[in-house]
Amino acid sequence: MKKVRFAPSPTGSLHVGNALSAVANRGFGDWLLLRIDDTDPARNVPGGDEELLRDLEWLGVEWDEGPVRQSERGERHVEAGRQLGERFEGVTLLREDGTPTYHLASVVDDVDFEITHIVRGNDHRPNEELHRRLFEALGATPPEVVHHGLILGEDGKKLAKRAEGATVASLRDAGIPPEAVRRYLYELGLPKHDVHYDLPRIRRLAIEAIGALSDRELAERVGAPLELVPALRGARDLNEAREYAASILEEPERVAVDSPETLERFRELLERGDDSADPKELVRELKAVGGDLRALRLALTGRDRGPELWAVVAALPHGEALRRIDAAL
RNA sequence: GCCCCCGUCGACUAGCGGCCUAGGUCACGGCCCUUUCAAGGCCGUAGCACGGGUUCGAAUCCCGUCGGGGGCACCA
Repeated sequence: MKKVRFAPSPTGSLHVGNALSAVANRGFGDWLLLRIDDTDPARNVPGGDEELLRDLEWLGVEWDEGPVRQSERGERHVEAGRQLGERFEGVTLLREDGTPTYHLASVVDDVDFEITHIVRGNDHRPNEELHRRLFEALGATPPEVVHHGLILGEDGKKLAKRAEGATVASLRDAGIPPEAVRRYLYELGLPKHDVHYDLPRIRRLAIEAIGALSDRELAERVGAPLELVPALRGARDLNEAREYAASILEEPERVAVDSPETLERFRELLERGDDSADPKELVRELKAVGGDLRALRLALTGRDRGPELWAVVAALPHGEALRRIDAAL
């Protein structure tokens, strides 16, 4: 059985690079320990671990044990550190104040939790040798180590946390469905070399993820009634879908409309309620008589852009549509 | 400076000696659809870092060069 661990520092919302590690570990291991590496108080941000957990849950990454906080295992680390000698090969294992450093805490925990495989970013590669010797000094068999490439920004440097879409939270806030993020990270797999962050790719996957949602799921995520779904299709992310929903649900602001004939014609067709009640057919008829469809959209939604007009008409109850027409006239 | 990784279209990759005048996806460009922004459909531009080997044959194997990244902390 492959026992792996994902061990982020609680520095707030998960960086996509860390998320890559999380997904990679989940995909690689049979058993996953979630460990919070909080040995450096200076790095920890308040509430950082809760944010972390929330991000992992949102991504759908599940763990089998934990979260284990390293700060709670300090005594065990110190004990192991004494055993190894505080100047182990010239590397500091215990700080002057007696607290353990990352190297010590990480290896001791990996030993105690019987981790068999370590999957982590390239930035840890230089630690591999030291850690291997620490494992051996502790009388344990060093785990197999797999390093994966880092996610780079446009500048070719490690993606800054401030960069657009660099944190899981920012993607969630941008209305990207979790499936899209997970899929992107899954596609990257265990990159051998560093890779450029591809936000357009995530946006693409978001479109596909939304397309794959059933009507009911889409309505639920957007928080809109089921009848609105036809008008929601074509949105590129959940935020856009919410905006589409709002354009139909919200009372339009009072707008000046130039083409009363088109609105009146629309009202007639709607009231007649025969074949032309089919929204597509209705729009086609208005188009055939050279109607001002732009004015109609404006009257119905208060906006000059949005879902295709027939979808707006379909999503709007007739009574409400008539009311908005009257208000605009 | 030293150590470690890596190098196929703009991006992510397929390729693991002949099936490659290099395939896919995204991005980009064009057309269609849409009296809107999108979504969708069709078409297109574009790449094996360079130089030596090995071989009948190299994107694929070897060496060198160049390029990129990471590290050289009482940070993780």
